[in-house]
Amino acid sequence: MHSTIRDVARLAGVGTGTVSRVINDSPKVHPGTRAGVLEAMAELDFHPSAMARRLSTGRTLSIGVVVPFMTRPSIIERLRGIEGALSTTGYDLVVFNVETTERRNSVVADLLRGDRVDGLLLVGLSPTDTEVSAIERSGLPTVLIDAYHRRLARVVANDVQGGQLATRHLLELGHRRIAFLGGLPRVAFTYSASRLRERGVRLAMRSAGLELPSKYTVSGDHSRGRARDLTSDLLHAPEPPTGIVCASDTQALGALEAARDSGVDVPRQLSIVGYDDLDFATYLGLTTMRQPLFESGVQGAGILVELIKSGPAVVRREVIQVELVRRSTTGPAPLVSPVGRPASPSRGDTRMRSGRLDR
Amino acid sequence: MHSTIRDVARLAGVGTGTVSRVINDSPKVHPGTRAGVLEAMAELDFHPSAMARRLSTGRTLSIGVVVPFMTRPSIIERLRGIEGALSTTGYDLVVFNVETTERRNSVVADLLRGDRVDGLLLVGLSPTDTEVSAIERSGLPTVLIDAYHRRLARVVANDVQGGQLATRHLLELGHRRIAFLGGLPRVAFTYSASRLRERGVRLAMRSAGLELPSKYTVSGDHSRGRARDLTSDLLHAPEPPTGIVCASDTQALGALEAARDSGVDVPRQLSIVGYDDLDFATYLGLTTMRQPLFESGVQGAGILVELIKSGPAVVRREVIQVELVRRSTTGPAPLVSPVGRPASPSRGDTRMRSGRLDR
DNA sequence: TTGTAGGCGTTATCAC
DNA sequence: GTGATAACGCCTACAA
Repeated sequence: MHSTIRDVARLAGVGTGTVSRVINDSPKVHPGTRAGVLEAMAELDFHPSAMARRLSTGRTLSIGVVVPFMTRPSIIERLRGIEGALSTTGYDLVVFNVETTERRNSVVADLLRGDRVDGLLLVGLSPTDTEVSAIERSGLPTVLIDAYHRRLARVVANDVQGGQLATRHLLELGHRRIAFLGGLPRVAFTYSASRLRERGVRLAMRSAGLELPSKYTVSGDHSRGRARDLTSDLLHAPEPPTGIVCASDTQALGALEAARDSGVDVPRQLSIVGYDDLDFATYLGLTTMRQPLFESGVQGAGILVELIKSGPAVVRREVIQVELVRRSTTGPAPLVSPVGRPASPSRGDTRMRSGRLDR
Repeated sequence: MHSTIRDVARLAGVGTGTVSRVINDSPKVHPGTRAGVLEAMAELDFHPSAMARRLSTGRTLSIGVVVPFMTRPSIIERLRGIEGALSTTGYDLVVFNVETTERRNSVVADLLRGDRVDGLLLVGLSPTDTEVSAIERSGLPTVLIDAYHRRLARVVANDVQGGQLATRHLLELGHRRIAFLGGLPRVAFTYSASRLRERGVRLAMRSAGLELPSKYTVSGDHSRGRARDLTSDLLHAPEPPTGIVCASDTQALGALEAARDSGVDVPRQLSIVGYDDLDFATYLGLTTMRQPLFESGVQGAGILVELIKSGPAVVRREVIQVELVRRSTTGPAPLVSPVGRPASPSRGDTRMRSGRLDR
């Protein structure tokens, strides 16, 4: 059915070794014989068996990428970058979507066995020390994307800076009561970006001589619904914030909903900054932080291929810079509290009662 | 380093054949020896080599999925479904993102060689007759998801029904002048859903004793900008439609923009129905058609695994039903023409409450 | 430069 | 039931 290297050898009147050399274009083969072999290969429509090659070389020619929650568009964008970078290298991209802890563990353990993939890309998953030890022990080249561990090669965005830039933007608009709507607190093997962004917010506040009080620091999962509820709570508490920095666009979406539901005008009464600059951010006019997601995938894949090729080297660390995208959900700080009843006609009440600014 | 089946055999004092039988839990092996072998395997932390097994069995234990434009959220959702279904089967999921014609061709041709994957999943890619012939010749089990060819197993959404439901909804609201804003006309290996949806619209109109005139049938690429322009043209022509069925939510977004720019109130002067029920549809209050994207991936993968296991059978065809999600971009038909003058001077107003879009 | 033979780790086909 | 042994298709010394 399928022609093998032996068929080619016979037809070309050479040994199998020579055919193999031609396939892997070894320098040491006579141009004449090479031509003959190539002709025979064409004649037989020969294509080397990937499996056989994999077994005999010990290389799988594929790399595994483990992602949590393929629902998250930012992850997808990175995946695209990875795919793009890999497509030119001959490596197959094997995708594992892990949405539970058990599956994450079993998948990684399985992959570390080393027989299925030549390298590992962990996206948005920060491994624990123990897990990193297992990775190191296995010797499987591994690169973290959008995740952190000091002993592993990685490409991360400058999340602290992101938090800072977002906050500084609000500060420049005159906001003083700024809240941070973050993702879930750190768990093993999970997203840590939110924490860093929060730190950025805190730093920016501090260098403006302000604080980020704990009552303005709320967090929940990355869902829109949860974000809406949290924002709602914020807005209905005494002294509600006038600006919110969100850890993701999805959460910003929830925040926007909450504002709308509470009759709070954006951006006149409340400014909202998202994070990620997802597709829908443009539609919504969402001010947000953009990071080159696609690019991070490309770089991660590049580093991994390099690592596979040249063996362990110094731990490479690539930092991706982020930028603020100004749109229309942020504006000058209001003089009054953003808490509102649905479009009350008694508009004369725009005084300072709860509207006084901090300091 | 890695222990092999032979090491296990030696330690357990049996032959390699027996070990192999234990691995594949063949019925014909004495409970006693089996226990011994298992113990030896545990002792040596033995794990069978996937590569060797693949070479020997001729099965790659992985399936390839080819998707165009991994950017499109609907594709991603399907991919998730595929991954989920496959994760329980032991098949690896190898992803190929094709964004150009050449790459698409080379990837598919490569995969058809049959040595890299046991089955093929084509998402959103309708192959031509010639390509289907190549697929059949290769004997590689193949399933289409969200794509069509009569000779291949497939899972498709009921697009005709979708167009009908959307249109019937508008008809029930009293609309008579209904337009269809479709995607690009059919090209090889490309999305054909738009055409079917259009047919649904036409059918619904007809059974209401109406027509879908060609001046109400416009199409462009799936971009928002193009949709905006097309809608704008529609609205400024004589006898503009009072309802528009769009082939995608993205296009509905463009339509909404056009309406706003022309000072046409939605839904009072113009009703708009989207398609897909993407994430942002909820936020915008977009009435739209929803189809179980995730489920389509699950089913497609299921059919493929079945196909691989039991060999070619009757061409299976799974039709996924769609449903209308009523929100606030559709309402009773107006009594007057929806043409208006360009929006009022309050151009700086950037509130989100009315679902305004950014430009 | 080229051919030959052994090996990669399993599975499958035999006899026993 | 079980143990040799030959594939599976390629790569890679080693020898020529």
